[in-house]
Amino acid sequence: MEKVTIRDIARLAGVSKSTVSLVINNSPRVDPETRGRVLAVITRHNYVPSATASALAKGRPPFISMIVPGLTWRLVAPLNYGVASVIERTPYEIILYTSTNDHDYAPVIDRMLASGLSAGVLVINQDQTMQPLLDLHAQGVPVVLINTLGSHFDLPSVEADNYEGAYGAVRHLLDLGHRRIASLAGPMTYPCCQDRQRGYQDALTEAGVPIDASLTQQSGFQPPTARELVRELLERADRPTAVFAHNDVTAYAAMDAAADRGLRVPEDLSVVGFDDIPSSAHVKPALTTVSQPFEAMGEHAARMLLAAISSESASSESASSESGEGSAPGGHGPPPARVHLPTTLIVRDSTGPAPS
Amino acid sequence: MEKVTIRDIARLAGVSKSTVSLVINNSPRVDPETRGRVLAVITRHNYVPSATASALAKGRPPFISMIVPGLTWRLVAPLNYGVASVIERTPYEIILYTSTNDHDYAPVIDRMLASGLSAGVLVINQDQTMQPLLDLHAQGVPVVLINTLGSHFDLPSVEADNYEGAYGAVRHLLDLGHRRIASLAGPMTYPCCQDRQRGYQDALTEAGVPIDASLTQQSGFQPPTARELVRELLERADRPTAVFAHNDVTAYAAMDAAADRGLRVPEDLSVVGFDDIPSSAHVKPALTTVSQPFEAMGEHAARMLLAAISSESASSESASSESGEGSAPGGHGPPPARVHLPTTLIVRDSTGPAPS
DNA sequence: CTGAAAGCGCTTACAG
DNA sequence: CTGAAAGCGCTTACAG
Repeated sequence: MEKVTIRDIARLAGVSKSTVSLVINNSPRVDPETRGRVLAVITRHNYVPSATASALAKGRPPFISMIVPGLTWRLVAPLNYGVASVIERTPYEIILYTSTNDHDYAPVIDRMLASGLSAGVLVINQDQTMQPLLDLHAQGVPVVLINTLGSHFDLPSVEADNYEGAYGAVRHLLDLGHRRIASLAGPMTYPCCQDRQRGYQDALTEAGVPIDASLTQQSGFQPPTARELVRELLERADRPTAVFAHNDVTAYAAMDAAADRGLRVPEDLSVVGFDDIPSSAHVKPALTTVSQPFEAMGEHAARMLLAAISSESASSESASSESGEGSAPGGHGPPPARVHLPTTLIVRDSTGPAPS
Repeated sequence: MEKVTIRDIARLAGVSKSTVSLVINNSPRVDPETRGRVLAVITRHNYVPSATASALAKGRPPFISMIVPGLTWRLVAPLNYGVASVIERTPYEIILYTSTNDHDYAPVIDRMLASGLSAGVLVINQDQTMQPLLDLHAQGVPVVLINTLGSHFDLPSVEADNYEGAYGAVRHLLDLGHRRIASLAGPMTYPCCQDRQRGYQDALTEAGVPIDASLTQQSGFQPPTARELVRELLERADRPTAVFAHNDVTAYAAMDAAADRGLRVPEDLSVVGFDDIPSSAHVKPALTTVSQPFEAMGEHAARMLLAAISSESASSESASSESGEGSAPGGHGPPPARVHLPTTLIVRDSTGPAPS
């Protein structure tokens, strides 16, 4: 069971190593007959080129790195599914870098850079400092962000359509007859929250419902805070009949607050969340929420990265021959792509007709 | 910003590449003074050896592979945390192989083997066919299983102490005064379920409670089945006052069944689960359950794998010089290690004193 | 269209 | 203790 190398294949096929290499790399300048013969030998012997050797010779690593901060683990399952489904059809493998420090992944990036193994990197970003990523990009390593916070960065990114998601959620509440709808907002420093809030307001405005600013409360995404805020809201004479929470865990808190006040969900209060984390199907009552398209985001991000990698290597090759165009790192090309993927409203048991 | 190589370091330190290499690999036969000088140059220039080059030269890949079948994604967050925390102190990186086919990861293994990138592999196994893994092992690639089902395989594995976990859960119920305790069992073909069932029975027996076989029902881990079974159980005149479910999702079903019958949890019925998946903290009432030590399992598995890798390379080196001892693949050494890690009972709101 | 040769960046006997 | 040389398995100009 000796390891079969390119030399063996060359000998068995009666050609040179060069030719085998050309066949492997799909060079067009190989005689079809020769190619067929080589291919036959390759498959017969189950030959697979050594990834390390070819990486070394090519000077280009066969890996895509995925950086996963601890905080984002809840999302990584479907995300990774999407990423894996596109990467598995390429010669790349996925290296997983887990960042144990949630706020700063500079150490992880150093390690990654040092190993020189990454053709490109996918990062699930939350609230981290971005500088290390920008540095990475500046060094010519393509980066794409899976942007859970919707922040604006000078890097290509994929994110959910937060505005549309929120709009749809509130539209759903309006359709059920609700007019007094509270917004339990996340940190408004996060662009995703700004977008969700705009969706909330626009849905209301379009339905002719005047905006009552006192109905928007800042939970900071903290469940205890959220619970307290909703409790206060429910004490008012003109209490809301529905709440739109900027994420699922604060939606749970809203339901807890209703229980605290002896109110039933959805009979007395409807609640809708955002994210659709796994628990939301199990909570009682099951939560109506906006599902983020994580799997699709993973797929899309992977495809963008692959494209960036090939254009990167193309541009660096042509850099000398052509007049230095293209979006080379450091260059001031077009702004990086930001793709927004549609969300889905998952209607479960926490929303119902407005009480009369 | 040219890539600095071993040649640069050698020149700058005034030594040969060989010497630099020896320093990098911590060879004892380098003059301390020389070593210091080389190290200084290395750090000053931020030099990090190319992983691919050294892999090629050494003939040993710098990666640990982790195979994650889709089904097991729920566990992978804490598991990976554990794995990452030990791997990050080694020169290895983690390659993530996601198996899209839940029942057969042969294709993934083929790919992994083909790339020749894995020094060892960690697999989270569920209900898959094991043959590909045994083949892998036979080819000399160390494998360790993170054994979620407790199956007996001819491979080293790490698993939760299912027996003790179940015993403790039932003990908790007994301490609360319960005597009629049902077991909502998973598939008894799974060793983990057999162990959980034994834990259940032994706790009962030790407490002097006779075993009533009609109180054990087979849910097959299917929530709808579980719900129906518990519903029937609760209809009986001598209905149980508590149920021990072999996993969390069927525990949720048991709570649903109680609601179906107008029974309150925990006042009328106590429920305890097994696993402690994230939802269990959010369910109403929050579920008392046995927490599997996933993070510790990941750490332990990673350490076992590292040990296997080094003894593997050691034994293949000494194979000619020594008399061929050691647990070489295919050899009939001692049976593979199976480590059981302790679980923790998480007491939340779904269990309470037995009704009088 | 194909082959001989040099090279990718390291490691490892082998001399000294 | 250190260096020169060959080699790991591939790729890529360069000839032909």
